[in-house]
Amino acid sequence: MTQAKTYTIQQIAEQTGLTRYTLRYYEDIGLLDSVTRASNGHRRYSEADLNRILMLMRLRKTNMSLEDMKHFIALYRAGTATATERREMLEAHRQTVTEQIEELREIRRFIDYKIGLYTEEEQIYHEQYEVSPVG
Amino acid sequence: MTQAKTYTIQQIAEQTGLTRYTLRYYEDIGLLDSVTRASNGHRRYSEADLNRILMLMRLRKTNMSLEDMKHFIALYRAGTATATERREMLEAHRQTVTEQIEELREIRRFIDYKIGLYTEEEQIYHEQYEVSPVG
DNA sequence: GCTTGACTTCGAGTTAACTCGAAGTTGTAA
DNA sequence: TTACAACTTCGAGTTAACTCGAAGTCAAGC
Repeated sequence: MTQAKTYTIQQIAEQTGLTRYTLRYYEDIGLLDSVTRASNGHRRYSEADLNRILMLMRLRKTNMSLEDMKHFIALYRAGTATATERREMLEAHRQTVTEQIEELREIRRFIDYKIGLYTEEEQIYHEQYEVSPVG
Repeated sequence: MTQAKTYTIQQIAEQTGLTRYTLRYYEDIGLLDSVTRASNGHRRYSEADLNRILMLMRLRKTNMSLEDMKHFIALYRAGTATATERREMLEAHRQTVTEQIEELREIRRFIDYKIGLYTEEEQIYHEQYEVSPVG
């Protein structure tokens, strides 16, 4: 049996961009299953741990709260969860991501409109009369 | 001179979804120019105020901090800011929005990959061997 | 055998962004 | 003229998500 590759907390911090404080914090609040330890008590992260952390970061970027991430993972991993249920969760989350993308696209359209005001011929007109320069 | 339409704090709260606490807070920290008052001291928001608030909400949705929103607005409105400078700010922000959209699209691609594992023929294979169910 | 550096735990501190409530004022309605 | 609703200010409280440091352990190098 060959040894699987493991990482120190420092290495995980470097690879993920999270601080070691945050990594321990995530473990404390139950977002990570407890990481295995070396004989001296130091954490040794497995490839699976790393993947989990990367997944957490993805969920975080979609504005999911740590609390919701906990629920998500708990449900996702629950022994009772069938493949179908897990798939449904993924599809539900896909939907919220899609909605966020659409929201950002709308905002971008608004920005484009604003930029348009500066590029049109009647630029001076707009600058002079636009009610709210920042609106 | 006809009276321009104004709104009470309650009406603004209803139209924007922000609470009146938040509206006062935004004003306190200088995100809104001080709103004009009725003779009894109550706030009367103008159409321009409403537009500003809607803009603030858009910036907020693009993950801009309140502090950065303050800078953005200050620069944007500065007497020294030329049309060109304001346009450049908008273009810079457009770019960060685009980056966020791209980030979310990548995450969605990852979710699709995960969903794919459940829909492919070899579903059982993946379920059995995938190292990190949540990774 | 001592220093150094990377870790450990645990509790406390910080920051951003609200969120709230007490005490007071004002305008309308009964 | 009194009740009520909708406001006002101001200071304090809350929540989420970290962020930190003190005190201790341990292995490796000098």
